[in-house]
Amino acid sequence: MNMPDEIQLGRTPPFCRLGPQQLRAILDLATAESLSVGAVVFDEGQPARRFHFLLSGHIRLLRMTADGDQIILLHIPGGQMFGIGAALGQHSHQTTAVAAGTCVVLSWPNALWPVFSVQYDGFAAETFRAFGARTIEMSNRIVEMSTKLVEQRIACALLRMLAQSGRKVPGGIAIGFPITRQNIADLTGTTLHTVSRLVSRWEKQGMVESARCSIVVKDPHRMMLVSGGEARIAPDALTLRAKGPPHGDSVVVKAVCRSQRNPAASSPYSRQASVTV
Amino acid sequence: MNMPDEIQLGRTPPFCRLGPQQLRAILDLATAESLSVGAVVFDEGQPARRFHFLLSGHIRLLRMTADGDQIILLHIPGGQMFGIGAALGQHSHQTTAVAAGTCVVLSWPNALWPVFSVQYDGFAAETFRAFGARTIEMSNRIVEMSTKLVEQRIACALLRMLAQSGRKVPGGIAIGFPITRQNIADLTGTTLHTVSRLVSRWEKQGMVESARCSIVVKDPHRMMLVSGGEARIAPDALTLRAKGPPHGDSVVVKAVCRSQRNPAASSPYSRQASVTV
DNA sequence: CAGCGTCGTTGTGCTGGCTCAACCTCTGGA
DNA sequence: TCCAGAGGTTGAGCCAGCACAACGACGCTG
Repeated sequence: MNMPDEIQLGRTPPFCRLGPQQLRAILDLATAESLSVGAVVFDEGQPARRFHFLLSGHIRLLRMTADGDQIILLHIPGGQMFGIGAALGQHSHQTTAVAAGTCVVLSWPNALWPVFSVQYDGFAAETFRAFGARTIEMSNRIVEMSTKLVEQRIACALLRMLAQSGRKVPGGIAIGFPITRQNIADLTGTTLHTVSRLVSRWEKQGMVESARCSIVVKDPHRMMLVSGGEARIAPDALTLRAKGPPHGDSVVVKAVCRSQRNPAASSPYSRQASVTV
Repeated sequence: MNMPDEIQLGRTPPFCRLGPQQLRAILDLATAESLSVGAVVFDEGQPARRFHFLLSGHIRLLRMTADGDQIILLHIPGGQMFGIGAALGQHSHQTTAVAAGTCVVLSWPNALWPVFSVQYDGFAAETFRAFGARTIEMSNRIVEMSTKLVEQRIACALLRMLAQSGRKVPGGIAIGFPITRQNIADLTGTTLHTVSRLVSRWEKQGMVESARCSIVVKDPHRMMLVSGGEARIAPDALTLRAKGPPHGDSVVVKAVCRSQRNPAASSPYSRQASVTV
């Protein structure tokens, strides 16, 4: 691997106010690691002796249950600190960190945290800012899981990943790292099967394009409507495809719009839409 | 209300390393407020101009959805900072803070945050430590909502409140602030009705004692078993009670032990237990 | 190119817990 | 003492999404 250089490091928020010499000093103290998909940076419960910085790629923070279920808590995009027990008075890591794609990770021993905080302008502030944003993301997750249907939660999860790590490709926006149906299930508290069914339906509707370990959202606006429960397409659409008229026909499906988990709160209404199946 | 004094403040983590003069200086800069149940400290979306400290009582941090559902994110016990957008680079509050009981809240303008951080030993560190603990709590919530049944989640929520704010009373441990069934539903992502049914069942089983806005856990150990899904009492117990033999009889009910949401993962087994209904 | 492991699709049946609905019980105010 | 409103209980029916199951497609490796 190429040794990470000052220029790359200096573009990221926690270090962007520093000069070349300061960056060089920070890099000289760092241990750099290049990771491929699935590599583990640290494990839940392990003593937290170092703090980490993701120079490039994506890291998944996850937790495992006794039953072997794994729950993805967050995706960390390149350019952020992670595994910073040092700053939060935690003696062991609370999550497992896994490379979601190819990654370059720097790390330093905990003892350097207070040193960096004092010496380097903006270092602590920017790190805490990112940390605060993650807290907001987690609270959004809790709200979604409490109030939204699986379909809406999956749409929310996709949109969030697009916003954080979207990559423009011809015809839409792709998620910037490999992600399986199972990953999405682990991220939304549902099952592989339900994710697969929904993504397939969305693909038939032309809203996404999916392949092995990849999803391209072709119509983010419509996805946003789905995520808010503003335009749930009734399952009829699928049924029609399976048992109804041959492909290429234009059929009328009912699109039921209602605020979910509490359909009575806002008066539900329906409208007609013409789609080609 | 009595003016909060240095002694009270000096017992709390963010301030416990400070001397009387420093405490006096901090108090002199503070605005103190005494709040009764339901009073709002700040609202979601409001610009965050001050940071807050809960001297006594309990604060609920919650978020509202467009449908009017409210989701309780956290309970803050006395002696902690809250609403600290200042430290996290947030310009507006992300949650609504409501008094869960009678509270005394101190607050200071944001401009004092960096001053306190620099001048007062342990202030920032202890605040971030508490903040880290809240992040862990939220991640636990996400794991629970992803993997556990409603019954287990409610048990987890009760145990968490006992651990944070439990008060010993004759015959058990009470939650240290008023809490309604609806509150518990808002905390676990379920409905008032389901909570009511479960708490009633637990009361009949002698595990809790409940009254209006109050729950006393008489058997925390059993509650812990329920929370982990280690000892779910089959609903038969209830059915037997309703339709079965008269009270006072001893019947055999089946206690099914299984890891929930994935009953096949660990081989389910059952055992016999004798209970009196 | 056969064998295998990972990833994905799709049909079927079942159920936990939600919605709807009705009623009960406190508590405080007039 | 009566009333109103908040909080709590309980029954009935229904359905979103889970478990189960079987199969298909892709990409490694020897």
